[in-house]
Amino acid sequence: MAKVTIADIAREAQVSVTTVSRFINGNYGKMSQATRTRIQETVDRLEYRPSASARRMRQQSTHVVGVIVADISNVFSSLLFSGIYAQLQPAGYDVMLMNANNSTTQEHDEINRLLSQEVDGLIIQPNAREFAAYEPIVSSRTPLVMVDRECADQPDGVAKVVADNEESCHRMGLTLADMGYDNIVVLSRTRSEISAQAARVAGFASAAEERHVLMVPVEADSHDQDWLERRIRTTLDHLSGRTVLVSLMGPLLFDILAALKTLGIRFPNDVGLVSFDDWRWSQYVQDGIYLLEQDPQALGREAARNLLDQIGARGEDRTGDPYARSRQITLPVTVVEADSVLAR
Amino acid sequence: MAKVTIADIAREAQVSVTTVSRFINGNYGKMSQATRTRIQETVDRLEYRPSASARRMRQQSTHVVGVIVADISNVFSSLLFSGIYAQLQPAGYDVMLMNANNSTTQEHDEINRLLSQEVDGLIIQPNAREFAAYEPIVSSRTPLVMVDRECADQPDGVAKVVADNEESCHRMGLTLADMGYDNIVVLSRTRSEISAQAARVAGFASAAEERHVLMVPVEADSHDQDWLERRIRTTLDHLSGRTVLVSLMGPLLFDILAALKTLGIRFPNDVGLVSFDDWRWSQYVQDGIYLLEQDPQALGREAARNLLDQIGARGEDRTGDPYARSRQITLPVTVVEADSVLAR
DNA sequence: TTGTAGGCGTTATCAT
DNA sequence: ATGATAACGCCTACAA
Repeated sequence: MAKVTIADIAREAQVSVTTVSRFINGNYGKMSQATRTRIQETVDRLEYRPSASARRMRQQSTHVVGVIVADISNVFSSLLFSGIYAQLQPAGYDVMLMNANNSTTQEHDEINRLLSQEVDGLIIQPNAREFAAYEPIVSSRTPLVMVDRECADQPDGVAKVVADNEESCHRMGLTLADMGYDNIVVLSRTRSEISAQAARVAGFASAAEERHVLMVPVEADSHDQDWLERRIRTTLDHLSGRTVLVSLMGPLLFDILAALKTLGIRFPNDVGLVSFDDWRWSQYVQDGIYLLEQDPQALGREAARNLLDQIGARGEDRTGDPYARSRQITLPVTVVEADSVLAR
Repeated sequence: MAKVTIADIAREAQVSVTTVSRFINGNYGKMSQATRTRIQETVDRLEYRPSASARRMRQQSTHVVGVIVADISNVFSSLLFSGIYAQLQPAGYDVMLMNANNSTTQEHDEINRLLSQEVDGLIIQPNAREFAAYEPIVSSRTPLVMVDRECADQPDGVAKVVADNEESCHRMGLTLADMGYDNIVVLSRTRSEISAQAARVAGFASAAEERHVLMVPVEADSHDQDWLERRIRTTLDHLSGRTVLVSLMGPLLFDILAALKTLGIRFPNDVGLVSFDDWRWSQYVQDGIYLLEQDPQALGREAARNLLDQIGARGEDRTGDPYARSRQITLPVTVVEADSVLAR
């Protein structure tokens, strides 16, 4: 039993392929009720399913969107995808998901694969610092949305959906200084070239500057747990006054908690603790952890809407340059208070 | 600048499309070094990228695999995908990911979409209780692997990769009884028709039977937090002796923790607490939580390997019935001890 | 209301 | 070592 084609249906139902094609596409306008039911019956009987591959040949659109996330095993990325999918699926778009795994070379390969698939659009949580890595996408005129992270040299015409990282961290820095913390130790883990963490560090830096407190950046990169413990221990030993630790990404908080446990350092008494988080587990750690919270699903939804606008799937004129409909959006970061920091 | 095709390259490089095609497919065997470099140069210059859609027309294989997870915003599903992707990507397969969102009707729709895409294979974390929902896949001879959950009436010929749910829960039940717990309250949250939780309940039930202790199943379904609190309060009020609460899925543990907090019930003193978990956050809640731990990534990897074997992508003879190469695999559940339960 | 035929970009077969 | 050409399954003018 070879694949059932439109021709098989036509033959069995005693009509032409054109009529069947019309039927498949819901073009019932010019078609007698008799033939319509006859075709329906045949389609059901032979379990006919139109070939998406063949369709794509004839149409300009594949109705497939490509998504590249930085690290799918990070909850942030999976919630991001969840938001994207919730928008695209109802709109009739299938999604190819790729995991760059924090690697720019893998990301590069995946962009090529997706362009080869002739996807109708691309949503990327970028890894590369230079926008050059994404030029091939633009030069193929494929609708594109960058989400969560930003290249410094990204052209204005390219869509972008990010959280309000710098501003929120600036405010948080002021708050911590006002609570009487003398030192703000900012821990990040940047395995890829770019990340939202850079903007966050900048926010804390300017706040520290403004309030004349000390900001100490610590890049954990891919160092191991031992390294982190030693680093925290040493840093705290050399600082005088009250210190607060800030984790710039959810997963890193795990490692910091483990380190504090091993070192026998308690919060909020020995040290304050604040973290970015994309989930709700940290509220159960002691009396909860003071959080900077993003909404990854909202980021995903906005990114997908943005993309659909470019594709022109929402009824607007789909002529002209898709990039003309690109938008740059910033979503808020909210603060969740908890007792892991202490005002003096 | 319309899409650049193989014909454009042929014209520019002064060769036939056949030669270009050979080049694209790395068929350099019969080709002068001169033409080879000439084509290479032209391809680079015009930024030619072969059309995956057109390829599929000519070949039987799309090199695309479909994956349907139950709920992508659940960490389990995203780690599952991560394991699947890590196997599939290096093997040259692109992945379409769909989120059934715990809905059988949505799952049904997604199966159709994926079959329309003519995917080379399908990995499903099933929602439907009856295998009938997946018959269309089998009848189209599409390689298939069911993962994490199982339909009771699944044919032997269909591949399956699951965790050792019943047996591990049976052993856990015995352990808890031996620790002196008189009542085992088993909380589940089954929003879809099927889930791995059923097997877990069965395991606890047989253990309770064997040790003559009481097993009380509580299905939280989609009830809200208030309901859960009342239910826990009432249940505990009516039980005499020592009681342990068991959460059959990671996310439910959140809600249980919140309920206990509100009710002012402490563990391990007032009640014991045990949970299934797919992540590592719970170790930071008090002194950690006694866990039954699966390895979702391993489940994903095994499922993907299983699928690749069926597709015949790993060099075996790819003739005959793909289903003949289906395997049914059970992976272990490990126990992580912690002080959220107390031996009498 | 229904049918015919050409073409979408590739690859496979069969020449040269 | 290289070419010409016929499919693959569908859609869409253009006819009838």
